[in-house]
Amino acid sequence: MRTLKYAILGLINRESMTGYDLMKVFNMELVNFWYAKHSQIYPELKKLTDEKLITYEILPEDEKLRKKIYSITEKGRQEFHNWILQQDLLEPTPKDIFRLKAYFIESLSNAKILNHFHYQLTQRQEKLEKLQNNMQILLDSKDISKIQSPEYGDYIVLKSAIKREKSYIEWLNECIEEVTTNTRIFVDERRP
Amino acid sequence: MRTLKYAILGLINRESMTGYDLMKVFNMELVNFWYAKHSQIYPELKKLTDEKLITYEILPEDEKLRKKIYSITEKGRQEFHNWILQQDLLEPTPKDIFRLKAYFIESLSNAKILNHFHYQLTQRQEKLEKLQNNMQILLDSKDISKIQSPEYGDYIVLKSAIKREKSYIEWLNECIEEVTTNTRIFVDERRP
DNA sequence: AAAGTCATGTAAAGCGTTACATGATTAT
DNA sequence: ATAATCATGTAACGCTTTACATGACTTT
Repeated sequence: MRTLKYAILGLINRESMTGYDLMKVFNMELVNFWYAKHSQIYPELKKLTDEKLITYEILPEDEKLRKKIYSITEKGRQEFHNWILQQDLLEPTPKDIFRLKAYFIESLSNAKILNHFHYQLTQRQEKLEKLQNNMQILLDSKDISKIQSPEYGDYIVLKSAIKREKSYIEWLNECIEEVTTNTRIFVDERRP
Repeated sequence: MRTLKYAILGLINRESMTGYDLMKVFNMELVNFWYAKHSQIYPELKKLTDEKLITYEILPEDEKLRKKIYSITEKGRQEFHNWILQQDLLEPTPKDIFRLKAYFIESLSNAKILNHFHYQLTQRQEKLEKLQNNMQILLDSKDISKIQSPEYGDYIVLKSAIKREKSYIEWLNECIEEVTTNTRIFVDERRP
């Protein structure tokens, strides 16, 4: 599939940048739907250069801090465009260890279950707050009214990440409520 | 992380089964949060047998159809239990090619954007219907009222998969509406 | 008879993470 | 001076997919 290839082409198409810049974008803005470590980015940049999809110039010249600024080529732009135009079938659903553990919930006591769900809930709520904070910053600093602008892309994917967390939190709360109720009934039943 | 290891241990802990059975569970019930191809399952079963976490007996004996029925060992049960008790930090968010393409939305015309979103929406709606159908079957055929039962695990993860699809669909609909509105305004603006 | 499912495996390649490795620049 | 950040790369390992491979049983 080579998705990393197209992710890099797309970012360099937006704006010429270094491998280090790419790394920051992957691990900040894009982290909610795509990411890569620098150890994957640098070899991919080399590969894309070999394939003549991108080129680079070293700046500042002669000096010691060798910084490679990558730009997209016409060939690269075309391949990126073909990729984004192509309509894909649904991907397999993402793997989720917490859900896997939830599937095996019968192996735990109600107290342990509640522990697990509360721990996950706290983490998810913290994440949601961060995302909502990012959204506030985006709305305050950028104009997202034009659909044909990079800012609109930033906006809609951030919106989807927020929805995703809210949905997860809703599920966790419902599970906690059900298990709590069951626990209470169970306790009541033991009373004569 | 060896999550496949624990997924297999968990399933064999529920009930002794063959590699083929595991494959079917992974690609049917568990497919919404964990899965594996048979080419990954068989080597893992071999590894788990070497580690003495599972054992197998061949049935029917002497006959040609060699069928290995795997059972969990006490050691396997312990390792599984340790795994499920352990509280994990949030995993990195799952990768999503459609969201990645959405991030690069500026590269497409409004008509193409709507095309993409509608195509995705149709697929997600079909998937949601399948999940809701599965839920109906589950509720009709099993008693999910006992938390300490495998059926309850089936139920809560199916519920989360349904929520996930609904949330995705909601997002797609909002995007479609925004882009449609924008398109209309754009068209209106071009009228004198 | 043919097609589909049951049943089990291996090999090669691709993707991704962790660890190893180096050195310059900037902020405290 | 020291720590943090900028900047670039490689090596080893682990996980996952695709393709190769075989054969029995069951349904049409």
